[in-house]
Amino acid sequence: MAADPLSRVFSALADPTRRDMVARLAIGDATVNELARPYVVTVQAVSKHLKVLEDAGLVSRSREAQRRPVHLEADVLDLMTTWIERYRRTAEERYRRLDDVLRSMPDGVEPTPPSEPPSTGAPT
Amino acid sequence: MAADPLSRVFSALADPTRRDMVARLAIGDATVNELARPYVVTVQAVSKHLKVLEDAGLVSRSREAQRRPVHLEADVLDLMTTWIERYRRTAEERYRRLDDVLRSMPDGVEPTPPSEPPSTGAPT
DNA sequence: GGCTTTGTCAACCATTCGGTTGAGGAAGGA
DNA sequence: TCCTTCCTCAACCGAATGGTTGACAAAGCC
Repeated sequence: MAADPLSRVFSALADPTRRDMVARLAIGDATVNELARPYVVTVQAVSKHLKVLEDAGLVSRSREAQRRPVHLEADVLDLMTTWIERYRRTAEERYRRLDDVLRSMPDGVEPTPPSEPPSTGAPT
Repeated sequence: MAADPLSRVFSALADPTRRDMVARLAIGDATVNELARPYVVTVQAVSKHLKVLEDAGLVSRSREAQRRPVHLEADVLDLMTTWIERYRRTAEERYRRLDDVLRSMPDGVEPTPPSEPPSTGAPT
């Protein structure tokens, strides 16, 4: 299993079956059998998927007689959105800055040389 | 490789090395060698990682003499945020609705039975 | 007590994944 | 022309993944 939480969440949601389950659980809690019903796979396979989701912190399971209701822990999704937004914003800022540079340039000057190593004094 | 685009993006970012590369590329374009430098792994391994990112649509590569500058395509990240936000919102609405139900309840009535199959007329 | 339902655990299997080494193509510089 | 640089492709390897079957624990029902 992946060491860091972020990798666990990303790879948990990299499987379409598991994303389906999250979608289903967003509507309400469900038992393993209920979650397994729409799929051709065995209940054991679904149980494994749930373990992956649980290890990622996306899901919690309580105890209720023989049943094990599964509950979605939607907060963990924020981990991902935070990561994503951070780098999307950085990239967007870069575009904006490049745009400014291009606009303020006289004419034939070479624009920001691509492929500069980070050590050379990159865009700050 | 995964069939659907969403799975490709999620699993591309499930690897910490690839997330590092995305973070690096958010600052600016880079060549394969530049991307490989901070890591202990071989250039070939980095090349493989880039192929994964490229297949996910997260990255594009142009040609410039022998060099292949890598460019981040940040738009694809929206695919994920859209998916995530959708189900986080659904889950939040459910909590809000359950909250309303509980608040408007006389007293000893049984609250929304957990583990109801979706066919039974779920919360819409 | 015995049977049924619900779910997990263990073992196995095929495939994928992340890494390696080695070979080689494509382009510029001597 | 030959050499060097940059990068990818192919083959291989060990570990992880997603699936199966089979056994079994735990709780309720007859």
